[in-house]
Amino acid sequence: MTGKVRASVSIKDIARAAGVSPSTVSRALHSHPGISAETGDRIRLLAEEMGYTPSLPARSLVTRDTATIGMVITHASDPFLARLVVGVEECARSEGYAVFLSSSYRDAEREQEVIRSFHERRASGVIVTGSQIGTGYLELSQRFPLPIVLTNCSGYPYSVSTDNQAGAQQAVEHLVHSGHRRIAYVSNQRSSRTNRERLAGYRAVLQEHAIPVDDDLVLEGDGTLEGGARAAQQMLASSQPPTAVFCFNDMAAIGVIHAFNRADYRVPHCCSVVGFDDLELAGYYCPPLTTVRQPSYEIGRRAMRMLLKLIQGREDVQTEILPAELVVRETTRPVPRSARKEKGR
Amino acid sequence: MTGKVRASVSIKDIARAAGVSPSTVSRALHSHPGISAETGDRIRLLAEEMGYTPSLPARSLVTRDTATIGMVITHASDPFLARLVVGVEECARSEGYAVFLSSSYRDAEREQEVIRSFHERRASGVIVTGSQIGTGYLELSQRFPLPIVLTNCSGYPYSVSTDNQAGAQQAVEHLVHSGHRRIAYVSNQRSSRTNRERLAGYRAVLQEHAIPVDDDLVLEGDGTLEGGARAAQQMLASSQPPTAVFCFNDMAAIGVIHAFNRADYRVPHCCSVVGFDDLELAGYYCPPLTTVRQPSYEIGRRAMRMLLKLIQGREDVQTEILPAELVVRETTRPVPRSARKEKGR
DNA sequence: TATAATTGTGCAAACGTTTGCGGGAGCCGC
DNA sequence: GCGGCTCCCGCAAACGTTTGCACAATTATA
Repeated sequence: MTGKVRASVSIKDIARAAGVSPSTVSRALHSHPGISAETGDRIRLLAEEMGYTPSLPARSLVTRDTATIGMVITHASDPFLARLVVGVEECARSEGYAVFLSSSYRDAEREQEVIRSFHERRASGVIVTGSQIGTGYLELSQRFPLPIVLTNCSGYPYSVSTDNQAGAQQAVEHLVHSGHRRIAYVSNQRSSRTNRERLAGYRAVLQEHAIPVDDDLVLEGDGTLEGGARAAQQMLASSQPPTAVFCFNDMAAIGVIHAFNRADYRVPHCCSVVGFDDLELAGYYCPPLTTVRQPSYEIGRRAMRMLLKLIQGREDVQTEILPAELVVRETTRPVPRSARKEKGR
Repeated sequence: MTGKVRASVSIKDIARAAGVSPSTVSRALHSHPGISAETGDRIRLLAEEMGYTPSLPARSLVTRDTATIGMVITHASDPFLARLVVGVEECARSEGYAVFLSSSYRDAEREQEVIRSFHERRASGVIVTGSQIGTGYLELSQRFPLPIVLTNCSGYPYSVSTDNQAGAQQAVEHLVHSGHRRIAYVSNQRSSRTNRERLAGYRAVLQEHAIPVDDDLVLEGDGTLEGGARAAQQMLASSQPPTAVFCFNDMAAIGVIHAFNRADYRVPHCCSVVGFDDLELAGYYCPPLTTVRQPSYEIGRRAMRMLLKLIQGREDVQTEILPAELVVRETTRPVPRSARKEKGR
């Protein structure tokens, strides 16, 4: 059982105190024309004194607008969200919207529950990151009759993503150009579209360079530190560990580096590692992480702009795909000539 | 200018379709007694078919309860929030509340704005982490007539915190027991109460062991990677760098370790470092970070329970202070006997 | 001075719900 | 056949706003 809110002063209370009608108070507070300056000032002063705060639920009932956008995130401290959320908040703010976050914990049911919760509160629209439902929203659109834009789900018509495949290709190109041929990939959950795209990039580069793709070299991960570490254990247990590994994201990369270090399989001396995202942390890890940078602030900003268009009923929107950029730091390096001979092919 | 929400099906639409009155629909949807099973089923089916989602704003207007709690966080990807938010969400959920997050960016004005935003939406209560206002809420209580509980602000009557001073003492004790005598502290923003408490703990231990506290050894930081790195630069530039440093939190600690490493001032060989928080990342850093663990899940859970009490109008609540726990990993080690001789005292 | 335009304010409906109260229909027992 | 009871359901008020319209008072125009 939930509890009641403390009594708040209403527009009627002010009206009574000022000896005017509620409508006059409403108009005064909005500085409508047609209210004398004197009454207006008196009412506004009174409202201030009485500690009046308008009730948005009541207001939204008649205006049919909550000026609220909901954002579903994976969890509160997902480091990938840092710049992305700033992007959406800044954009939303400048248009008079407030944004509220709620976490899905990468669970499809929770995600739907959160969306429903936003809809019940009549949010103007929602942005979802790390969706487990993805293109499934196309069928759910009458269940959730509110504008939804996704990030990193290029199959959904209202989405903005980074070019995952191209980003992955840059990463793997970098590795093969450094002489690596046994290159592993540690994945995200299989179902993830983003994962499929990055995996495709990985495979494309290998094929292009006539390097056989060895299925034992694609490890199951989940985008977490722990998942990365687990994948690293598997690699270490193999008879012929890779000399380089490309990871779904930076967290996984840190997980594998950590596990490699523990096993004295040094990065980058024994093995190169590259991540994805370019978290702020990446530059502070040891060694500083080579990774591919997502323009996450820009993703957030554009997602919000797209959502605004949808809210306004405009349909001239289309999926946006933003470029990724490889940033080379210190977890990658050329394989030594000697090693290249024995390990090559 | 914000935009209107798409038309939703209302209880009246269902009533019309079912040939009954709105009140009957309402009662049917809530499975009130006094509605025949047949009509009830018919209405519920119809509601499902028509894609009805109740309007919480409208509902809350009459029930005077939004079943919503607001949580203000510093920013979306603050790693300290990981377990804390889970704690409040799980507790809230079990009591039928939804929780929404909004970021303050450690700015007092933004923080007030967020609180006001929650109050306008008639949230039942709010929890704020990393408050810049702190005990200032005591004076703001009539401006924000809704229950507020703070975390890590032990001066505020409705708060749950970790025992910062005791935690800091454990950390510094550990360092002096390892033979260190030149121990630095890298702080958070000065104003922060949490910072003052940890600093007090630091000073207390030094005094207890008759180690003079050198003001040059308390460095200004801000709890970020970058701030930690800056503080490290300062220490390195000094004529006599410390042999150990205690940091306000893990992020700062990682920042100093990173900067130390860059300068080939190895951790822990040349210098021990201990953080605060025990982020998940701490165990994955290299070397794995010695730190003091905050019971952050428990903080979240208790904060939410406290808030629930306040919402119910109970006043039998009081500040809670939870114990911290030192976890020793690999960024600290005894100072070598030789060094102890030349550096000691 | 009568009329028209202007200015300031109030009335009432509406938004989508919930809920106390009253009332009609059916049934029972006498 | 009548009173009483139970079972379903509708009426209407209320929550806190906004807003179209009417209206009274004041001022400008003829």
